[in-house]
Amino acid sequence: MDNQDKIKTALKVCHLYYEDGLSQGEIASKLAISRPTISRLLQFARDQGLLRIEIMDPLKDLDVLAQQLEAKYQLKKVILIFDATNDLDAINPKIGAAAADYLETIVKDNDSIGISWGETLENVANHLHPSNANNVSVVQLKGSVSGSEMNNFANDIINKFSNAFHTDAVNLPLPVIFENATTKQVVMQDHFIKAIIQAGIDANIALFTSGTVRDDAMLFNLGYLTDPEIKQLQAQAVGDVVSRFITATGELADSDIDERTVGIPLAALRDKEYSILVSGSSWKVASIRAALLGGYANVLITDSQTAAALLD
Amino acid sequence: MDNQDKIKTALKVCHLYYEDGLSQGEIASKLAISRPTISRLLQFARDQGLLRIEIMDPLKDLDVLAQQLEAKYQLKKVILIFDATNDLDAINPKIGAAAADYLETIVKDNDSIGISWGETLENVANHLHPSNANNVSVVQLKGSVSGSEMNNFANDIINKFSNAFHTDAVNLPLPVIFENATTKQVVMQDHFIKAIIQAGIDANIALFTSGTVRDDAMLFNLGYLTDPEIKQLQAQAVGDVVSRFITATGELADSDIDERTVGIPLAALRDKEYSILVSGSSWKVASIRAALLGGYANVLITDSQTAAALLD
DNA sequence: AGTCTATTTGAAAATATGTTCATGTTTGCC
DNA sequence: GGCAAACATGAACATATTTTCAAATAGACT
Repeated sequence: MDNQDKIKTALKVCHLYYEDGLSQGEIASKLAISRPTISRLLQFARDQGLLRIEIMDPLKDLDVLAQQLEAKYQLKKVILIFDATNDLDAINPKIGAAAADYLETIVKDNDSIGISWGETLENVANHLHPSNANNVSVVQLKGSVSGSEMNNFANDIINKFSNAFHTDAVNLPLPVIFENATTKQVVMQDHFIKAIIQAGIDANIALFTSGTVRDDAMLFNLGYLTDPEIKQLQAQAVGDVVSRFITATGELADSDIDERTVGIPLAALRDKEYSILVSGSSWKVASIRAALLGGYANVLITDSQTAAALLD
Repeated sequence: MDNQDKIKTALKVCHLYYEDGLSQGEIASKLAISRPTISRLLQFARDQGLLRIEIMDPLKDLDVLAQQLEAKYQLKKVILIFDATNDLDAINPKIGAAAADYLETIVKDNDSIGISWGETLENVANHLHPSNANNVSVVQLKGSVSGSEMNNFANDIINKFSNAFHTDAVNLPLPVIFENATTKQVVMQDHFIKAIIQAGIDANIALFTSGTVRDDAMLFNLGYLTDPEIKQLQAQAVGDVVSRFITATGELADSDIDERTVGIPLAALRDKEYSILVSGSSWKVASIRAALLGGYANVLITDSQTAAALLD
C-alpha cells in the first residue's frame, strides 16, 4: 500500500470512527483489516495532522462576547450561558437559572420587581431560591390570559415569585389584549387596575422576555388577534416585548394593537434601575436586537450563539 | 459542582487528554478525581460540543489546489503530495518519489532527459525504478562541482538515472560556476562541451529544482561566489533555477554571474515538452513562484503547503 | 534470481476506557 | 427541619484500544 492509499484508508477509518462512532472492531470487520491495523491507521492520521481536534474555551469566549455586547448596546450587564445545541429546551432552563441567580444577587430590601410571563419566565421562576431580602414586592407587568390552562401558567410563575420573595405578588387580572381599544380604556378607569399598572411602572426591577412573530408565537395563539392582524404584524414587527410588538429598530409596530394591550408602556422599561431581558435561541435574535436598540433593557441574559449573532 | 465549574473542569481534562496526551488514569490522579469521572467529563465535553474534531481530506483538497495552480500558472500538470510538517526531511523524499513516479509515466522510447543535481534530485533518483522505455538518453543540464564530496553527490544521481534508464548518462565535467566569464567562454569553445550543452538544450524532458538565496543555499557554500556577490544576489534574487539566479518575477538577476555559469540557458527550459520543477517547503515558495512566473516549468511537483502559499 | 534488511501484519498480552451498580450526596418540596 | 426523588460518585466489571512479538511480505542490493 503506497502512501496515498494509506492516507485514503486512514481517512475512511477516521470518518467511521470519529463521525459515525463505530468501534475499531466494527471498522476492522467492515473493511476486512485487523483491529490493530485500524488502531495504527488512526494513530497515523493523528501523526500526519489529518485530523484536527480543537478544544473550545466557551467560558473565556463568553467573557469576551459579553463585554462586546455591553459595549455595543450600552448595557449595564450581559450574562451569557454556553450552549452549542441551539435547542430551546436546553437553552431556556439554563438562561432561566442564570436569570434567577442574577436576580438573587441584585435584589435588596424594599425592591419592587415587575415580571411578565411566558415559557422563559417560567424557567426563571423554577430556579428561584428563597430570598434574604425583606419587604420585596412583585407585580405583573402585563395582562394575563383568559384560557384556563394559560392562566394557570401565568399564576404558577406569580406564585413561585411570591414564595421566593415572601410576599403576595400583585396579579394583573385582565387579558393581555382586548378586542378593542375602547374596552381597554374603560377598564383602565378602574382605580385598582390603574394602581397595579402604576406599580409596574414604579418597579425598580423589570424581568421580561422577547417574543417572535413566528406563527407559533404564543401571542398569536391566544385568539386575541385576527389572522389579518397577525399577517400585518409579521410584516412590520420582529417580535414583542411585554406583549407590545416592535419593529427591527425597536419602534412600536402598530399603535392600534398597542392601545388594546394591557400592561406598562414600553417607555417605562427605559427608566428602570434594572430592566432585565431574558431571551435566547436563534429564533429570537431579531426581537432581542430590536428590544436592545429600543433601549428597553439594560441587562441581557441570553446564550452564547445568540450573543454572537447579536454582534453581527 | 455547578454547570460552569463542570465545563471548566471538563475543559481542563480535555486539554490534558487531547493535547498533552495523558491517559485518563494519569489525569485522575493529577486532579484527584476518579477515573470514571474523567471518562464522564470527556463524554460531557463531546456532548456539549466543547471540542470539535475535524477530519481533513487532503486528497480532495490536493486535487483542487493542483487545478488552481495549473490554471493560475498555466501549467500542464501539477502534482502535489500531502505534508503537514513542513519539514524538508519529510517533504523531499515524498516529492522525490512523486517525481520519480511521474517520470516513469511520461518517459517513452527515444526520449532525452536533462537533469540537474542537488538534494531534491537525489531524492528523485532514489525512487527511480528500472524503466521499460528504450533508447532513452540522460544528460546533465548544468555543471557539476569540484569538491570531491559534492562531485560524488552529483555522480550518484547521474548513476542512478543511468541505471534506471539503461544508458550511460552524459556528465558535464565542469564546475557549475567559473571564476570569470572569460574562462567559461574559452572552455565553451570545446566541441565536446558544446555538444553536451546542446544535448541539454535538445532534451525533451528537463528535471530540476529551485534553490533559495538563504545563507545555507548550496550554491553559496561551494566557494564559487564571493561574499559581496552573495550579498548582492540576496538583495536582487529570490533563488536559482539550474544554478541561474532569478528575481521575484523570473528575470535573470545578475548577467555577470550568469555568464560565468555553466549549463543550458534559462530560456531553453521554456520550450521543452516537459519542463519539470521539483521543489517543496515554505523556504522555496519565492523561488518556485519566480520560476513559474518566468515560464521555466510546465510541470510542478511540490507539497500541499507550498501549493497553498503559491496561490496567495 | 537470491539473500539480506526493513517494514507490515495479526494473534495475544497489556493497558486504557466505558458501564453498571450500590452508595452517598444534593435538591426540591412540604 | 425532614422526606423523597434526582443526581453524582467510585469500586468492580465489561469492553475497547494499544502494544508486543513472531511471522510474513516487500524492497534493496549484489
